[in-house]
Amino acid sequence: MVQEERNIAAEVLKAMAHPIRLGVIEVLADGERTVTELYEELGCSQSMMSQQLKILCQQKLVAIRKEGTQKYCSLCNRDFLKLFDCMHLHLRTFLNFKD
Amino acid sequence: MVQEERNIAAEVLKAMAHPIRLGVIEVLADGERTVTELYEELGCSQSMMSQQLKILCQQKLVAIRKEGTQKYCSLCNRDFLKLFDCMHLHLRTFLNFKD
DNA sequence: CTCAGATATTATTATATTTTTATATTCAGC
DNA sequence: GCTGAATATAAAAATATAATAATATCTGAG
Repeated sequence: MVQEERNIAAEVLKAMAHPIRLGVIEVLADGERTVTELYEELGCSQSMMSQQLKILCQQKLVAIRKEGTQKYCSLCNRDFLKLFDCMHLHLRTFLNFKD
Repeated sequence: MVQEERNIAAEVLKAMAHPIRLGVIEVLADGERTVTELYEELGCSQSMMSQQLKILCQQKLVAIRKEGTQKYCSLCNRDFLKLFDCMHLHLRTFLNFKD
């Protein structure tokens, strides 16, 4: 990776590096969700969710399609779901997390 | 993942989400390096590198062993190297990055 | 003990992120 | 055109991160 790629990659990672945004990715792994469903499922405010979704969309981690008055969110790139496996391992092997 | 795990996972990701810290991980993928080697190879100041390494160590991404007056850095968890593959794909498929 | 090389810490300033609250926009249905 | 549900934006305050410069610590060699 060259310098410029690392800058962008850092931006993408930063977009994931937040509890709510990680939660969004995890929930969307299961399938499309409405904005309302997301903030209810993750227990945060509507405004909060809207702002976090914007960040995820900017990095093309989440895509949104409109349908009437609602918006449906889904993952752009399921490849990053591998990250949850690495993370699971990391939490248990390197940080002392029990099940 | 439960709430608390997401908080920790976000911390770990945040530790990776920085150009220099990503650079460190990438360089260390190739093998152990001295702190001096790292900051020369990545073109940043000694102080900068020391601070970034601290962050990587706190999240158990990098391990350090002492040998005389030098410190040798290496990766704790090579599993996260998969991330670079995902990222490579993401940069090219979703953000318009050419080779 | 002192020196020099290697690394760490501290302080500071600038900038960015997080979170909340309030307000605005959009759109389907009436 | 008005209403209400769904979503977005703006503003603000608190907190965190980034980057640099200056100084400190540690350790092996002599």
